[in-house]
Order: sequence, then structure tokens, then C-alpha cells
Amino acid sequence: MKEQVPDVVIQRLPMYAHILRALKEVGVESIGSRELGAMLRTTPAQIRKDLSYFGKFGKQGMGYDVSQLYEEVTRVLGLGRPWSLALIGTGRLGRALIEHKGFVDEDFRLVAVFDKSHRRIGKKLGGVVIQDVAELEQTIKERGIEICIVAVPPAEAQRVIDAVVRAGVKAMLNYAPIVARVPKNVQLRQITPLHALQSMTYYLKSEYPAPSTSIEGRKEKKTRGQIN
Amino acid sequence: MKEQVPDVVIQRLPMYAHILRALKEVGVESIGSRELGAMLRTTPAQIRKDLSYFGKFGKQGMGYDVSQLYEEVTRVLGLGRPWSLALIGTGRLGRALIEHKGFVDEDFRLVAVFDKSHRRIGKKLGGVVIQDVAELEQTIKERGIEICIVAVPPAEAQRVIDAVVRAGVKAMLNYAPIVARVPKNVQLRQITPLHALQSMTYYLKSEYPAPSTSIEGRKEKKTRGQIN
DNA sequence: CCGTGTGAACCGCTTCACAGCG
DNA sequence: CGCTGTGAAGCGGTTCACACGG
Repeated sequence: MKEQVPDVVIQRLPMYAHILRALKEVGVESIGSRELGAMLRTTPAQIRKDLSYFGKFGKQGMGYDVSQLYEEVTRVLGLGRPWSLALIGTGRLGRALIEHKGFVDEDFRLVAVFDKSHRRIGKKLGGVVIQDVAELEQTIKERGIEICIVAVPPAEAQRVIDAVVRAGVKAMLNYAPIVARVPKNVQLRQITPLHALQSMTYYLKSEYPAPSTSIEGRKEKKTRGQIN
Repeated sequence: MKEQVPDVVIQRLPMYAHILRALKEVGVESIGSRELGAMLRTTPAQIRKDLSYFGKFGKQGMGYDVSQLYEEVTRVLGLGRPWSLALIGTGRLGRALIEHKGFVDEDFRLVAVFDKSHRRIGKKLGGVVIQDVAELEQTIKERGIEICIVAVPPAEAQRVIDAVVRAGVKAMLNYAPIVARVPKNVQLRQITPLHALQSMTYYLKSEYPAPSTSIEGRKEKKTRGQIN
């Protein structure tokens, strides 16, 4: 049990939840840090360290109880209760995001959608009537929206983000390729596939040994009397 | 000038390129690390350090030449020549990615599209005829495809990724929420918006001070004879 | 002087190594 | 004994602070 949990650890937890849920559904009841590490492509040490930030869930010599650990991880993340979402922008991207299964799932409920185009306002998307973006602040406050997904053109993104911040929202997913400005108490995650492509080309260009994604060939195999 | 460039630096370069291009188009000819840092929401020190990995581009007392720096950054990333892309999966997501402007741009050319559904094979998407995924390896080799975008359902993702790897591709963007396994000399970038949402909820839950995204209130204002 | 380039200090995360519980 | 939990060491990346060039 620790004081402050590193941000990277929090970012890894959704993966933990994902894997644990799959294990649970398949009927696996218990798992060790070694196997879990293999599934998550990390080291056993990392698994144990990560989990240690939240408490002691393992049984020595036995590993972790899958159900219990799954519950714990989702609890830490604050999942298991629905969060209300709004989408801003209903172009191809916005529509695809909402219609795409598995994005809005049991934990995230779409409760408002905004666009500025009068061609689209009044129509429905994802079971919600599209509203004028001018009503954004008011509606967010009324409906207690907690997370926003920004899928508008780059030129409008910062303006929309500012409005969302003014409405009091503390978490946003932004698809516009801009360097957005938000207050430091607001969570912002950037989804910019183009930048991902553009950074991969660096490694292709010169055929690098790659920034160690590997796990093979580490230690931890050392248990007791090793020949060395 | 340094030996090995940190991976994080490479991941930041697309942003540098983006901003520099914008500055260039607006007619800004020169910029200092302070202003560039402000635009990228980093410190001037970080800007200077990052750039120092590739050479000395600044003029002391003057800052950096925007055009020259832009050229340099794109050169380092290996942009400025087109890279050939393939898309695998033409569901809502795949279609949205391709039809969405600004994704396939001047640097990335779509040269093949695959699906397994016979309903879609033979139709066109993004100016390319959709092929059976069974032809994937062969086609990738024939057309010298360098980067693949995987947008298939999670259950099929690892199989598709394996095929792409076998075909010799060294860089992939994967949209399926799985923990993909690739050889360590293959670049893999994961786009999983659901996980981004799921990690933000942690901070909402307990209304945290946030994992310092801020830049304000740092040092660097100290230049010479400071009172302190 | 102003602002870059950079070794050195610092900081946070990862990995190690082992104490200790079942 | 096996495997977790955890201080301590190690490492990569950021920030500092200053030498030096225009």
C-alpha cells in the first residue's frame, strides 16, 4: 500500500481489467504474477508492484484470486457505475465512434450529442437527438455530463474544448490533432493516429532495433538454487 | 548531437512538425525555444534538449529558423516521401478511418484494403478494391506495403497481426483492444479510446490534482542576476 | 547581453533481490 | 518451499544551470 499512485499505473489498469474479465469469463479462478505478466506483456515484478499500490490481494504461494482482483481494479478505476458522455461533432469520425460497438459500453452512456451544422441538428445519433453546439454549456450542466468526446475539425477544437471546460467537465477525449490547452485539473487524452504513423516511420527509415517492447530474456527465472 | 535518441523524443516529433508547419504557413520565420515550448506545452529546456539530439539548428540569441527546423524534423522522421499503407477490416471503423480526411494524407498512401466478408470484397474503399484477407500476405509483398492499419474485431486481431508480421511489415496501428504480440523489431501502436476513458475515470472519481500536465510555475525565468 | 547547447542533478518508474507469509 | 509484497538499486528522461557563440 502506497501514498500516491504513479500515473502510468493508472493507465495500465484498464488492460488489467480487460484481461481479468476475460479470465473470469473463461472460468480461471486464480492466477500468478508470472502468468498475468505474460498475458500483459510485462514482467511479474511489474504486476506485483502495480498491484501493491492498492493493497495486498495475493496469497503467497498461490497467486491472485481473479474475481476479487477484477472487482478491485474496476473499483479503483471507478467503473461499475455508469458515466455520462457527450459527443461533440457528428462528422464521419463522430458517427463512427458512436455507432462502433464496444465504445459506448455498460460503463459509459451517451446522453448528449452536439453539432453546429443545421443539416444535422435535430436528427438522432446513438439514440440521442443532436443539439446545437450553442446549447453545449447549458446542457452539460443540466444533464450532469462528466466526460466529453471532441470530434470536431482542428480549427474549432480549442474553442469547443474551452466551452466544455467552462461547463465544468473534468475529462475529455480529443480527436483533433492540436496541442490543446486545458487547466491542469482537467484530464485530457489525445487520440492522434496520424502522429502515431508519423513516429513509426522513424524506426522504419533506419530499421532500428526498436524501443524494447520485448519481455523475453529478462531475469525473474531465478528462484532458488540457480546454477547461474 | 547524441548517440541514441530516446523514444519519447521521437514520439514528440510529429507535434513539432505539425506546429512548425503551421508557423511556416503563417509566415513566421524564426522562433525561440520559449515560444515553441509554449505552443507545445513544454518547457524551453525540453525543446532545446530534444532538438540537440539531432544537431545544432539554433542561432544563439536568435532562436530557430522555422523552415529549416521543419525540414529537419520531417527528414528525421522519414516523412516527405510517401509510405504505402494497407487497411485490414472495413467495418464502420475501418471505413471511417479511410474516408476521414486528414488521415491518409500526402505522406501516407492507401494501396490495399482487405476484408473477410464476401459482401464487401470487390467493392471499393478509398479508391482501392477490397480484397479477400486471404490474399493479404501475397499482396503486401507484391505491393511493398510498409505499414498496416488493423481494424478488425478483437477476436480476429491477433491472427491478422500475425499474418501481417509474416508478410514482413514492420509497423502497425492496431485499433482492436487486445494485448497484441509482435516481434520486438516490429513497431506497434495501439489506439484504444475505451481504455483512455477508463483511466480518466480514476481521476474523476476522487477529483485529483491531476498528473501534472501543467507548465505554468516552472523555473527558466531565471536568467542572470536574480534576487534569489 | 540574449538564447542555444549541454553536462550534471534530479526525479519517477522499472527491475532486482529478498524477507516473510501460507 | 512457492510466490507475494517491498525496500533498494538501476535507468531513462526531465529539469537545472551555466558556458559560450552571435
